[in-house]
Amino acid sequence: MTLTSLQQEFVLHFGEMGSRWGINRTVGQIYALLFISSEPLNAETITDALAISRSNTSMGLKELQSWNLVRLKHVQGDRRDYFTTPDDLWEIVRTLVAERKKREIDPTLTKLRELELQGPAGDDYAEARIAELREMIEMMTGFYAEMEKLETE
Amino acid sequence: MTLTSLQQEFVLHFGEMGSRWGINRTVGQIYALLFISSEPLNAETITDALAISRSNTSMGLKELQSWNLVRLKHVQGDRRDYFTTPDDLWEIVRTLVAERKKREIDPTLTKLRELELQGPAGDDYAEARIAELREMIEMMTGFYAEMEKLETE
DNA sequence: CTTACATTTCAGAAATTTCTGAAATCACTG
DNA sequence: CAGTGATTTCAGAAATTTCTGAAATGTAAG
Repeated sequence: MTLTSLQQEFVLHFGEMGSRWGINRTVGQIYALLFISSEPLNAETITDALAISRSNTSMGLKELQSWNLVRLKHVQGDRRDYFTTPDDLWEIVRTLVAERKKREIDPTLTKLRELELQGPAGDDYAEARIAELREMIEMMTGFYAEMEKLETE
Repeated sequence: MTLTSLQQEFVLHFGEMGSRWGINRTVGQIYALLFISSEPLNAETITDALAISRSNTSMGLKELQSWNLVRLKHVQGDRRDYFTTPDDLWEIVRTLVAERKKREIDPTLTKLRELELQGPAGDDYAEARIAELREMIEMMTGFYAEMEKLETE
């Protein structure tokens, strides 16, 4: 598969942005390619469209699956796996927010609670700051949970 | 300066989370240290509390300043620079959101508009998807701008 | 069971990022 | 304006991450 220059530019941009988004270049490119492709693509096609190794494609797709950002499809009479992104942009945004929360916020919340449980450490300022931060995060994740609940209804 | 074990753990956690947040370990640690310190700290103090090189501290502080996450203070009769984080957590959150938007969203919005201006590329699906993505981002940044306006009032 | 793909794993190579120490620059003081 | 201390810069070293090719594993068909 050869990319049109529009696809090319779009894909390269997402590759470059990848590092700012906490994913690597290849993962960004694969996602971008799936996003602008009308049909599901298989690993072989992705590999040669992006000129990367087959194994790199495999790892990239696994990473995207762990983010719940791609869907697996099957084509009648073809045993290869095909991948797409959801059509609905809102769904994509919701997934992104949920995954980033899970990776960037939740571990810290857990750690803060853990630190508080360890009991007074004789550093009032640090303790107060940690409690305050924990409360802020709880408030925000609580708000997020409300939104999520409303959406499912 | 020697850290209490509470400070130690907090600082190390932020160092580890750093990579998920798009900053490096040292920057995460410096920020965490400033966050839980009741008084402003100078570069020398940070350097030996974290056991890193003086130049690394300097670069880390510069990075934090570029994120607007630290404030520079001066102590009467001491010509060294002292650093703190704002007391107000809401202010910190606002800064984080604003900076991430600037680094993660704005460049992509610019790129998408640029691609659309290049005119029809004979790939209707990709064009439609790009327009749709641009609209979604505009909608979200518009909403963000409204919030920001309300806050200043 | 065997053959023919398809996919994953993984050790090392390549690329990139982070960190350091030394030198340069800056800026205040006497 | 010389001297001292603070800070920044920067080239290379160290660490980490990403990527590849080869081998291993999985899986459907005959």
